[in-house]
Parts: sequence; C-alpha cells; structure tokens
Amino acid sequence: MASPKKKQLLSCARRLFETEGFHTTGIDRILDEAGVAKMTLYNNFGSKDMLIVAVLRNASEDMIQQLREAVAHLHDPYEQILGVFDALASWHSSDKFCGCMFQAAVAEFPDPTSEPAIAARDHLLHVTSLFEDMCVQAELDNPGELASMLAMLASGANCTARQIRTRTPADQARTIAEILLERACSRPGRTLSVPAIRN
Amino acid sequence: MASPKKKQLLSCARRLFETEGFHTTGIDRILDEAGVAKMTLYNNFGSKDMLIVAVLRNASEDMIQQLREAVAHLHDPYEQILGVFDALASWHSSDKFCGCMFQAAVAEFPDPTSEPAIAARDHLLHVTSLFEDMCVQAELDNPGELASMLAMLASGANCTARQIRTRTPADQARTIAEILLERACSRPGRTLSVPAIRN
DNA sequence: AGTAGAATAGACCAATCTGTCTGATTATTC
DNA sequence: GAATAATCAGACAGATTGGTCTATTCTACT
Repeated sequence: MASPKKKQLLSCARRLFETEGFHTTGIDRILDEAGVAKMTLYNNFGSKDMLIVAVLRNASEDMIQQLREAVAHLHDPYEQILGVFDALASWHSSDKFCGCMFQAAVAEFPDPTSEPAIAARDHLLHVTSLFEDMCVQAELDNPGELASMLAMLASGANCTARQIRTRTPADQARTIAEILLERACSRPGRTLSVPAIRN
Repeated sequence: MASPKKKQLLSCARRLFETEGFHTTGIDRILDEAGVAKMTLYNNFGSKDMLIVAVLRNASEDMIQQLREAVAHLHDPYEQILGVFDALASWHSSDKFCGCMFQAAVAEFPDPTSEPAIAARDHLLHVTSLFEDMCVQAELDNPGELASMLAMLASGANCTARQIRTRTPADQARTIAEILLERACSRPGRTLSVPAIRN
C-alpha cells in the first residue's frame, strides 16, 4: 500500500506540480527527480492523470491534517477558526509558497467532471466542513452558511496571496472572519444572512 | 491596429482559453474555429504566449469596462461597490461562466515574472483601484485597505464559483462587503443598511 | 540458496505541439 | 490596371509529450 517508491513519486510529483503546474510538468521530469523508472510509475498509478489525482487526494489529507494540528492547541473553537487564518498567513509567508494546488487544478482541468476537478472540489468541501465543525462547536448561528463564507474567505486569501506573495491577504481574511464571528454570536433576533440593523 | 482578422483571433482565442485552458488549447484549434491562417496569427502576434498576453490585456479592459457600466446607473458610490458583487453574481449565474481567466492564468503560468502572470496581476490591481475609487468617493475610512479586502472578496467569490457553479459565493461576498462598508462608514448621521433607505 | 515479484534503463511509438516556409490567392490603394 | 500588402492552405521541421515494451538486475521471502 505504501511502497517507498510510491511515496517518493507522490512527494516529488506534488512538489513539481505545485511549483510548475500540472501540464507543464512532464513525466520524465518527475521520474528524473524522484530517481524512479518509468514503469514503476505506470505500474503504481496507471497514468499521469491518475498520478495527479493521487497527489491531490494525498495533499488534501495532508493539508487538512496540518490545519487541524495547527489549531489543536487552542481550546476555544472561536479561536480555532481564527487560527486557521493564522496558519494560512504563515503558509503564505513561506518562501516555498507558490499558490494553492487545488485552485491550480481546477484552472488546469476546466471540465468539472474530470477526476482532478472533482478531487479539488472535494478538498473545498472538506475545508468547509472543517469550518462548520468549529462553528458548531462555537455554537454560532447558521454554522453552515458561516462555514461556507469562511471557506470562501480562505480561498480568496489563497488566490490573492498567489499573486502578491505576502501574508496580507490572509491577515485581512482573518480580520474579516473576526467581524463575521462577532456578529454570529448567538443573540436573539439576529441572524447572519440578514445584516443586523443598527439602532 | 484593429484588423478584423486580429479581432477575430482575439475573441476566439479568449473563448477557447476561458473554456479549455491555455496549455490545452492548441494553436490549430484556435485557427480552425477562427477560420484564419496560421501565418496571420504569427504575423499579428508573434507567438502563442504573446497571443495569450494580448487576450488577457484585452479581456481585462473589457471586464473592467463592463463592471463600470454595470454600476453606472447607481448614483451612490456605496451602492456601486455592492453593485460590483451583484454583477459578479449574475456573471457566475450565466451558464457560459467557467471561471475567471486571470486566476487560470496565474495557475497555468506559475513563474511570477512571466508575461501572462504579470498581466493577470495587473488585472487584480485594476480591480483593486476600481474599488478604491469607489471607496474614496463614498468617503469611507481607509479606502486603500478596504479596497484590497473587497478585491480579495471578489477573488474568493470567483474562485469558489468556479468550483460550485452557483451565484451563492458572490451573494455571500456581497453580504460580507455590506458589513465591511457599514463599519467603514465613519460619518456620523450616515447610517446605511439594506435595503438602503436614504433621505 | 533459489525463486517470484518489483524495479531498472532505455529504446521505441504515435500523437501533438509550436513555429517556419512556400507559393498561390485575395484585397487594397495609387 | 498595376503594385503592394495581407491572407490563404498546407506541407514541413524539430521538439516534446504520454505511454508501451523488453530484457536485465535487484530484493525479499521461504
């Protein structure tokens, strides 16, 4: 299941796909850098597209896990939500950061029924449900809608950070998230979807 | 400057790049659908990459112009800002919508110094300064920072809409923008909410 | 030690890609 | 009507691609 060569191919392919894109990264390039024979790739994954899907699935699990760990030390679920944006900010600060691979995947595979596009959408759903769990735990109003807003904020930060390469978008997203959370705290007569009216 | 064949190539290439991506769309495909000879393309644009850049520049001007027109009938700059998100929502509702081309461009051209990546970043800057103009006109606090937040929101909506193909992300972005505007409105006596009732 | 399965290098294939060149045809302009 | 420029169709080149096949070597288990 977890042959060493397979792992090697996965991690190497992931790095190359992240930094140079899916279509522009040739099979031979991956094989060279991984130090693996071509047939090993095709015996393990079947095709380049299936390798791409495997990389996406693997990276998704990995990132969700890393996000969970990054906020695990925070006891307040409210703080955990904000912690996700802090984690994003430090990710974007890294000089290795070169954009979110899932956003690249949907861009490079426009057909929404293609496997890579589906894997990317699944990742978005996972992130959304991660937020939703936290919202439920924080006993916030409308956890479902709030979660999808938070996920959209995170996507916006990822997307903008790819262009300007600073942590600013993530910090701004955190600020916005804070405002949303503040408003979603349970108060009679207040819901998120209808903006509260000032007295 | 505006030879008919050149226009034809631009619009056809734009459609194909939008729907199928930059790398997966071959030159021949563009030539076939545009009904134009290969040499005409190379005489007018020089290379595929330069065609891509021309398409991006052209599409950027076009989209900014369309956004301006979409909100031109609104007299209140505050409403104009929200109108941008309404325009996004109706764009995302269209069945022709298949994602923001500029986000696809940065994904497909990861090198930030490449011409397509620069063109895409320029587009983001244009959108941001469009927002900033409106924020200044609306006499909102911190128009610069607010504008970059609004642009990030718009990017997030674009990015999420590419995945789930509904207008929901844009509507949510509008809701968030509304909240931000409300908070950035420092002038005493000016209370704005939706539906906007203004004396 | 011997055997089965995995991994190897590398030749090879068919398709595709961008880009060039040519020679004929059309359109425009003086 | 002649000259100039643009456009045409299509062959062609050179490189690269994903993928297959083969024959050999390595590794691991009984």
